[in-house]
Amino acid sequence: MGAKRTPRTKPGEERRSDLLDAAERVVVERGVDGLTIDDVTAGAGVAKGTFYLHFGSKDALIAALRERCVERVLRRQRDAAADAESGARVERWVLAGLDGYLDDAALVDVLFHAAGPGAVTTPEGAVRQLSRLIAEADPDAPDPRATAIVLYHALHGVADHLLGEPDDGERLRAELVRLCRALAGP
Amino acid sequence: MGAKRTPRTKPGEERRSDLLDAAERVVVERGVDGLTIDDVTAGAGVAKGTFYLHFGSKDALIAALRERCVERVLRRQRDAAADAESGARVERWVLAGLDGYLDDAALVDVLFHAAGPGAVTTPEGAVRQLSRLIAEADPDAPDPRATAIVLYHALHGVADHLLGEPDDGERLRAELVRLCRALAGP
Amino acid sequence: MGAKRTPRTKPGEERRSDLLDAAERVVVERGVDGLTIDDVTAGAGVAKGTFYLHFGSKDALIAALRERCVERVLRRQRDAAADAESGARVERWVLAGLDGYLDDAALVDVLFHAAGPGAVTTPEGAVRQLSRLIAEADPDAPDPRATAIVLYHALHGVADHLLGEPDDGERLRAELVRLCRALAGP
Amino acid sequence: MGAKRTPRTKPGEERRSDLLDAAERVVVERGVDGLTIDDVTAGAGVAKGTFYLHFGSKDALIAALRERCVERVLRRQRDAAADAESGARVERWVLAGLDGYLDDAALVDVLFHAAGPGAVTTPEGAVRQLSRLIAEADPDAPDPRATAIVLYHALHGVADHLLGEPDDGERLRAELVRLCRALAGP
DNA sequence: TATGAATGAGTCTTCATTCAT
DNA sequence: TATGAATGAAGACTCATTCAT
Repeated sequence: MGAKRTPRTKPGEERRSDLLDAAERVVVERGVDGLTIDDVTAGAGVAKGTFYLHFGSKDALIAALRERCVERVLRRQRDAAADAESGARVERWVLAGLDGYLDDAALVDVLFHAAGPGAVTTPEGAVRQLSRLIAEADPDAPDPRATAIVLYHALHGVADHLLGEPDDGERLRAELVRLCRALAGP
Repeated sequence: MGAKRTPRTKPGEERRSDLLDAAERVVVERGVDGLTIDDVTAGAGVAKGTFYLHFGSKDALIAALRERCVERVLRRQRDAAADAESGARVERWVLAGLDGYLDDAALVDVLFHAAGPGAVTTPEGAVRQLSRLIAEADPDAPDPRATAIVLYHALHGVADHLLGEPDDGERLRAELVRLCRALAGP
Repeated sequence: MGAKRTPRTKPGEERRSDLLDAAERVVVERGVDGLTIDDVTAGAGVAKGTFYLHFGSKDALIAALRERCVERVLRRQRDAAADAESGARVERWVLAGLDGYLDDAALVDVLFHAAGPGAVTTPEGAVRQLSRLIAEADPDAPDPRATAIVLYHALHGVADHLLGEPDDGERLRAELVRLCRALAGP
Repeated sequence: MGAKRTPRTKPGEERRSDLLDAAERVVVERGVDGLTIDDVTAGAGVAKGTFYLHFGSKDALIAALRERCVERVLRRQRDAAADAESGARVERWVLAGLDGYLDDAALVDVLFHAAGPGAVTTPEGAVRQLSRLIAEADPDAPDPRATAIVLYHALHGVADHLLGEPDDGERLRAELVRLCRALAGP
């Protein structure tokens, strides 16, 4: 009826990208559960129905968001490792991952872990217990608390992994033990 | 509008426990977001209103669930470490944690990580990249893939941790480097 | 989860009006507190969600109802006064208001006064007391009981008004005294 | 089990009074609709069940509250009129009522009028219209706005009254006309 | 492709009332 | 008389999804 803003057709890929960008903003602010299609379409400046032209459902949107996020970090890690000298590639890869994740920390947090507020804090009780054990095991340990935090998360990550791949149990248990001995050994 | 059946009064602590048990069952089956107060009260065999006699809200219930879960595993780890000989305490603690979490794997998964279905798998791409790097760095590495999985999760756990405690950045980066060198060193 | 019946789109203003009409009917029958969004939408022949497309909340609906009601009567009073000869305008305005309110008597009652059933009756005790005083003050008073009723309500209305506008206290007390003397004077 | 505070039996009349007092406090703070039996019993320091030993229902409580309130003011008006000299009794009664209501303004407001927030303000539009008419009708009118406010509320009060007693219609219309002429007459 | 009004099942939360003790 | 745990009906509000235009 009246003149609207350029409600013109856009190349599909761009629209999709606009929607993902908007979704990313929303998800960081309100969490995955707080995400509504209304927020997304408003943020992308399109009508609600348009969303369903590009994504089959809300779940599909979230999945796409995750995929894009992982890819972004992975590219960064690949580049960092490639640029490093051969002896330092592993740690470069790991640190690049850390940086990548921390750069969109909030996004990763919310996309891959958050199961509601307060779900991701490292439990102080566990860290305390473990630090003490490490200090006792190796009085010369450089930073028992830091080691404890790393170990704690390694342990949890492995547990998560084993949920999906129970067959890796043996190998990963062995690897964890190797890790303990390496970091907190005598 | 009043009571119909003979309402058998139970000690408050027991009712609360019944509700938590029921909630645990539901959460494992349908996830945190799929949790419904109706499901919980039905599972505990009480009326809906009774729930609000013991928990202020759905969120309070989830929080209580998390607390109870952490406590359970932590007790187990404490005992395992206490029973071990002094040289093996750290790895005993870690392995006990792994077992504890795997025993209520589904619960922990859903309570602390799940942000929807498919969110917790270790990304194959990342594992592949990292394994290769490790193998290249140390041709004698006993199990590059296992090491990669452990490292990957350690890295993520640390990233999560840093979200809440950014001040630990320096120490944890140093520790991660130490970890890389220990596990994948030359 | 989506729409079933052919959802016929209507101009927004008309939908809103339909909803107000339905709400008016419900409110007259069951009172403001008895008003249910379900009742309203059923009465307007729309789905529950449609209500929230036009009103932000139940309270917003009630407010809109009040506004529309006041406007309707006011228009009527304005017209009546305009049509009257100059000497009779005040009483025409007042009587038109009376008629207007009595025409949607139940609505006004429920919208502006009712605080539950039985709250609006003029207390017989008060009327009796005041009638007697009036009759004593002026044995020739034409209708002491009617005067009492009018005075009683004028007094209450002024009290209500002063709750919101305490500064008008002096003027309104003076006016009430003038009223007493005019109606029940010697 | 353990020693409680004197949970001893109290004379019924006193308990009832305690409950009414508590209810009055609550109702002033949260309105009639915001009143919950829990609030009342907590305020009176008794268990929830005790309430139903003294009042048959929430509605019965509200009714009792209204009754007590009216009686209190009425007693005050009776005394004021009795103390006044014969010529000033009517206005003394009216003014005593005004004072009485204003003293527990909030209570009366909430008990007899409030139908939600913003329901009791005198509509500025109406007052403005009426003031103008009065000023036009009688250029010497001492305070057209005050007269308008009084007239407006008298009119409404009469309308309310007629809802319950339609038979009084003739007499009250006549009385209102008399009132208009007396206050705003030429 | 794009729109956005309409849908309606789904959920949390409240609270008057009861009754075994 | 007094208690307070238990009940469960009721109701406001949300939001993913559809479809006529």
